[in-house]
Amino acid sequence: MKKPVIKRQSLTEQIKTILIDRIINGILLPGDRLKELQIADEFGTSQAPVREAIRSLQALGYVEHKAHVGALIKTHTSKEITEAYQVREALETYCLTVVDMDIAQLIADLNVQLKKMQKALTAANVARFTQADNHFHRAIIASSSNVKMLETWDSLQIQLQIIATHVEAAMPLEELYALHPPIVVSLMDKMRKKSARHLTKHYRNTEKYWNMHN
Amino acid sequence: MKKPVIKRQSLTEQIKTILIDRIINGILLPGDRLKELQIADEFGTSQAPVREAIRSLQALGYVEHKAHVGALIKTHTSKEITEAYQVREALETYCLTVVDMDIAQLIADLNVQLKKMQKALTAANVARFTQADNHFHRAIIASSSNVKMLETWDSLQIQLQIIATHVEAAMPLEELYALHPPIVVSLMDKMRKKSARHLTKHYRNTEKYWNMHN
DNA sequence: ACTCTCAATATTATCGATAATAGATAAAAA
DNA sequence: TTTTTATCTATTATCGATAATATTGAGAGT
Repeated sequence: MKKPVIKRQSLTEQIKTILIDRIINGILLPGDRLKELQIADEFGTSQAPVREAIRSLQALGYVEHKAHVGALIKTHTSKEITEAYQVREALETYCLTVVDMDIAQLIADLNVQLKKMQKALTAANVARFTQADNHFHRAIIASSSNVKMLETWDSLQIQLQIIATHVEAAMPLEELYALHPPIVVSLMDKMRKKSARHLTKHYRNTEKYWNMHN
Repeated sequence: MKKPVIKRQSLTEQIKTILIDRIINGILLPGDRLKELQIADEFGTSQAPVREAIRSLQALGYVEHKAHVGALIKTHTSKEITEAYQVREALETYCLTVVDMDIAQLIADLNVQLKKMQKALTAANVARFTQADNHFHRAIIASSSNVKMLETWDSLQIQLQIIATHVEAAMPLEELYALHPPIVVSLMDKMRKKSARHLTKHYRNTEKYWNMHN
């Protein structure tokens, strides 16, 4: 017995997905305005679901909303990016040093991502590299099995993914890659504080490049 | 020349404020259902602004929303509370140890809150104590002048404020208070790592009480 | 008693239309 | 010219009504 699994998505959800996609892929650029009726017209719906989709984009941090004016695609200042990275660092460092977790599993996960990074490196595929890099860092958080922390980390990632590719493109991928293995190696040596120090080093390094190019 | 500053609030905003108030003050309890038309009727508005208000409560983490069913006041499990406290700890520890900040200013701010806690202690005023306690911890984050981090911290606080009073009521206030001064003292001695260790100790202690009563 | 189907009901999701508002433009005053 | 005030316009905010959906309960079959 098969289930159709035609998960009927609400119009709001569908519109939201499309809009996010457009933001991430740069079809909608920072500063662009989202006009409710215009979008509604494009999708052949009424204003209501569009409006709701936009408000949820706001909650996710993609747009800013001003009363009676509407929603503008958020412009991420250099400062905001730096700040978001700092929060990420705070969370990851904490997980590496404080939280009780399955280190063996984490090491395995991290090694998988290291391999993917290497492959992307050989192929000079920035997008794939960025993805593996993100998975690497996310795995550290995930290992804590703290759902709230993972949610928090993800919410930061939303804002970073739009610009991540640019930062990492600015930094030589080899150099960026080289910052990761020491984190894993220290973990394998059961030296979590040392691992955290390498992570911090990683962030200081990335920050340097980010500041250089902004 | 004075500006009137009659900030006209949208219906959505007004309704949102009232609902949040009801949630915090326990008029609306976990598991309660928010019926859009019923609330609209109560406030004499249409469904639209109520719906929007509820969706923003969802974004803030006050309610859970299920398609075609509606919004239920979120039930915070013991695990979720523990998790949120952990994230808070991660952020605060990071600020104390890593971030470049105005330590003198922070010390001053913390001392102000310590005083308030003492007063609340004498008056046996749990609510005031809790407030000062929150301000104490928030000041640590604020000192980083990282807006994003402060936003993140605040978003956690939203969920904790509903239950904070209960946790702290369970723990002898004197004991809870005693965990704070060492954090400040270490800072005054320019020993930030030690200060952070005291903070960690504080959280371990609170956690103990929290687990005991849940 | 137990499961299944199907209507009845309550409620959300969406619609099309109107009211309210901010920003732009034109007119008036200085 | 410059500043202020009034009008227009594009767009959001809100409305009242309808469509779509999940839940509930009654009855039918086992």
